[in-house]
Amino acid sequence: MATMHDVAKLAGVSVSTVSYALTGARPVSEKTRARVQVAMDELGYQPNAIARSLASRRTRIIAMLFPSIERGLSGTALEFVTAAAETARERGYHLVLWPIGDDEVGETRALIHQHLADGVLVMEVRLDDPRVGLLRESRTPFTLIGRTADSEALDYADIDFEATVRDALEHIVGLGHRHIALLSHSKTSHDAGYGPTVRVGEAFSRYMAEHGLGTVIYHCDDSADAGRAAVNELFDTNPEITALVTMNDSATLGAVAELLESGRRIPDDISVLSIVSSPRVGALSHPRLTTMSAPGPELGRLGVTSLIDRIESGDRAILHELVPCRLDLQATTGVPPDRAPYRRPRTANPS
Amino acid sequence: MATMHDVAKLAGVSVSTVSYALTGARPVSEKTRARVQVAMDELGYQPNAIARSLASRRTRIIAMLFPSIERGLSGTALEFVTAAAETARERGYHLVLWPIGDDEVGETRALIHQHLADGVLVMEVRLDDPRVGLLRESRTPFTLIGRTADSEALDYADIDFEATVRDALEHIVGLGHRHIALLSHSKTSHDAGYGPTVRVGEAFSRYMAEHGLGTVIYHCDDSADAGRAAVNELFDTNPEITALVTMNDSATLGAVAELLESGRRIPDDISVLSIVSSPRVGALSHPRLTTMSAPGPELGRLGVTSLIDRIESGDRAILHELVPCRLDLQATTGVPPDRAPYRRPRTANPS
DNA sequence: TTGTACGCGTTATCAC
DNA sequence: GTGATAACGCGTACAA
Repeated sequence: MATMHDVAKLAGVSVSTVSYALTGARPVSEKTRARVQVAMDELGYQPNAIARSLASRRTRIIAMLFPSIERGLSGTALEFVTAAAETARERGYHLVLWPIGDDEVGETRALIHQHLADGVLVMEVRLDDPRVGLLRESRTPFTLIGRTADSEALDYADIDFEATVRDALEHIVGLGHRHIALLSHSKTSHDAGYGPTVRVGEAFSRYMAEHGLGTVIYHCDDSADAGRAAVNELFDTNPEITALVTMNDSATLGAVAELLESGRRIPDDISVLSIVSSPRVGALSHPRLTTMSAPGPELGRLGVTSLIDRIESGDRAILHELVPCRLDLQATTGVPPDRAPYRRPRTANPS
Repeated sequence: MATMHDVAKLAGVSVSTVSYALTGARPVSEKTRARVQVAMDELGYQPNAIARSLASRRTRIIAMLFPSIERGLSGTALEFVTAAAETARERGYHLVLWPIGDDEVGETRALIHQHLADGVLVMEVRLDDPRVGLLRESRTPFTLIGRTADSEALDYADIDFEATVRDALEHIVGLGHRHIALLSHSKTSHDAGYGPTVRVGEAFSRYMAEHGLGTVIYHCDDSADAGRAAVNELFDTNPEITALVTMNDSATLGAVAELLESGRRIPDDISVLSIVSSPRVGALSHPRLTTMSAPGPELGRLGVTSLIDRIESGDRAILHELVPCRLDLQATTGVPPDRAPYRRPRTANPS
């Protein structure tokens, strides 16, 4: 529990010299710097983070603001968190978890006014998110993980849903599929303006419309059971469907299980492509899922890096980073039944 | 940015009165308390957490010390983290993530000496963990999530592996199985003294020996691929096995897929019981896995509660909390083939 | 019941 | 290149 005072006394210099030797905020002669170093080593001195924060008005703490939604943090959110914590540490910052409950506004305000954090990482962003206004007004540096509806002037790192859906559908349509359904997150999440649900839905509809194909979107809770129920209903009402694009890990695995159980073959009868997922999740299924993996670690690193840059020099360019999911081709996508790839639908029976 | 000074001036009292009105550390007349309250509301005053910490020598921060192991935090660790953060928040504390890399000792020491945290939650505890010694010497309050080999004098919350394995095997043996294999985590994790791997292995061996049954333990990396490879090798060398107790989510799902693919029926030919898992993971498989679910949220709450209790009154009793996994009966366990339950093995063919 | 004044361990602004 | 010393915003012993 040695303090700067002790170090200064032992080294025979003033406290300010010790401080400057430590931070390098002003030049110190090599001789005295060495003396200070020796004294610090001898006493096992470590600067007190709190005192430093009070005096410098910088805490080197980043708060991760996450709403405690029904399912907690998702699997990919975990990868995000560890990558973010790691990156923060590398730059000498700490990451504190700031769960917020029902009183989003009040708790966000508390975070801001307590001056505990130099910057904020906003998780689970919705299209119209009340936290954003508060943070702007308070002039607290922040980066969105996700995007609001209008985030032109805001720093964000998000998944490029547009590109992801395009890549997904190019793969599926390229195989010859024409009747494709989207199995998405819950209707509730869509109505709440949850970015991934809304954006993927829109991108899907747009792509299908542009290619003269019909749009079937099925919303489904995040559970294998819901996924099982979903496919039953889906193929009851839309028996012509030959491919499923899914964005819902739990439901996807349930759906695959149910399809197999009901006698359908994958991918011979039905193709399945799971987006915003990961090969690790895909490997849990049999046959192994073709997935497009969410860039959780990249987003974690990007978000923290940009946030710290902004904290340390407010004038940097705005971060608008969109990272697409990467395709990992596995066993659940193939050509549709009774039809060779690239042929037009509704054609006469091939001889 | 209002400070106590501003509040005091506006309320016409001294700063100390504001402070006491806030903390209740000494009685304040109802009249002045009301005046102070009005002033605080008017200014939107929030106490500065850092200044408060420096003066009180308490930060109300808990550090979660986790080694960045190969797989990052596991799925149940995520539930643990959110429950811990939530509980901390309810008690007015914050949870900061403290990932440590290769220099475990150095980074733990840094955490301690920086005085940023009032207490530490030690994650991924190994039987012989160097972090424990450091924390003891520094007299920093800490709670283990897991246990060292000798943790008599330490606070810990851990899974009751002994009871979990007993419950698991009573279920399996009760169904009539006699040839049971354990599919566990990697050999590496065992050799590193990773508690779950070691303790479950020991409990398994002991139970089997006590019941006159042979012990087969197979170590396996945490991936579906490794699980697939494992069952192939396992049933090659031990074709008599009729039940698998597993502790390795990814490998289990891979193993189930591979068993089905190789023509075996579950549970008709092989029973599978996945421990230290969860029904959510179990529901990802087809047929749905019988699981024993890890008490992640309970451990998170218990660990944080006990740690805060210790921080706030150092004299409380030592926490030795062992929580068993709960059995969730589903579709992957049943009686072994060619044999009714509870009959002795090696009997003549039933007519 | 309330006010004064010092201390917490740094950083940063003056001087020299 | 170095040293005093005033903030930083709050807690708390002591005094009234």
